[in-house]
Amino acid sequence: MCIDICCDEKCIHEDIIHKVEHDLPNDETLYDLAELFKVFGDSTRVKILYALFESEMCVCDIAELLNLTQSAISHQLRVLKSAKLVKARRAGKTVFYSLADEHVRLIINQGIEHILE
Amino acid sequence: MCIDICCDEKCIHEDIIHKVEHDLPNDETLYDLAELFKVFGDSTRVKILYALFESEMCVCDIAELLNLTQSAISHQLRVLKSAKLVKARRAGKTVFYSLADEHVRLIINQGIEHILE
DNA sequence: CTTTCATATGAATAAGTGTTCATATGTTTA
DNA sequence: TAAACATATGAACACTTATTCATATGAAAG
Repeated sequence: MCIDICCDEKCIHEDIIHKVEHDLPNDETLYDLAELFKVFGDSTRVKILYALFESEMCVCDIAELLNLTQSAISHQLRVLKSAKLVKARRAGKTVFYSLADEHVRLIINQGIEHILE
Repeated sequence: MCIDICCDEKCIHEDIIHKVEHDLPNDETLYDLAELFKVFGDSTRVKILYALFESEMCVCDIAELLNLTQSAISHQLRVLKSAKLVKARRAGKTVFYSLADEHVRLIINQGIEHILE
């Protein structure tokens, strides 16, 4: 019942191979998924998201809070915005950023749960 | 009621600053969290995890399935194992890898949901 | 014990990324 | 209009990372 797809020994069933090939999302989706997680994969960006959990904030507030330059925060907010994790609202000279949706919180909480195991 | 922590204008309330500072996990946790998401932030690793959704697999099966070299897969499995996302089981010459727990599936599914919005 | 096979690993390279600095854009106020 | 301020952006740099190639390790079979 087993097939040999690579090694001498019979490793996994042919129907599993077909099932995986069928269920595997297309390359574009997988690429986008990795790109999304890449955005979460930087502690500065994670800190920014955590800060926005409480309230919307302007760029300089975040910079002050995290002890980083305004430029660094602005660059990272751009990345977060491109990934649709945060959204921006202009009020005069000031730009307020906030979480784009609740997925952000869910994903981060899942991550936290995994770490704390 | 507002304080000025950076700009001319009064941006956010002082109690929010205190709340954020209180709720923000410590630097080590935030670093670990970012490191975890970094692991998900590579399409090869995401593909490997997807394959393991169906069934445990040996290294050469995964390599064949994803059209990548055995070495590349082995290096990436090492990363996944360090992050405790997969576990290994030896059977003779063959090493079978499988998902370490269900968090993996949950995190990836949350990511997919965000993308498909 | 030697060969064979599956996997792991180290070094090298090419590509990607986060921060800083300098500066530009855009908005408000004098 | 000019000055002041918040934010955005481009270039440069140091640092990280994914893959490949060559080779080592570990296990089974002859």
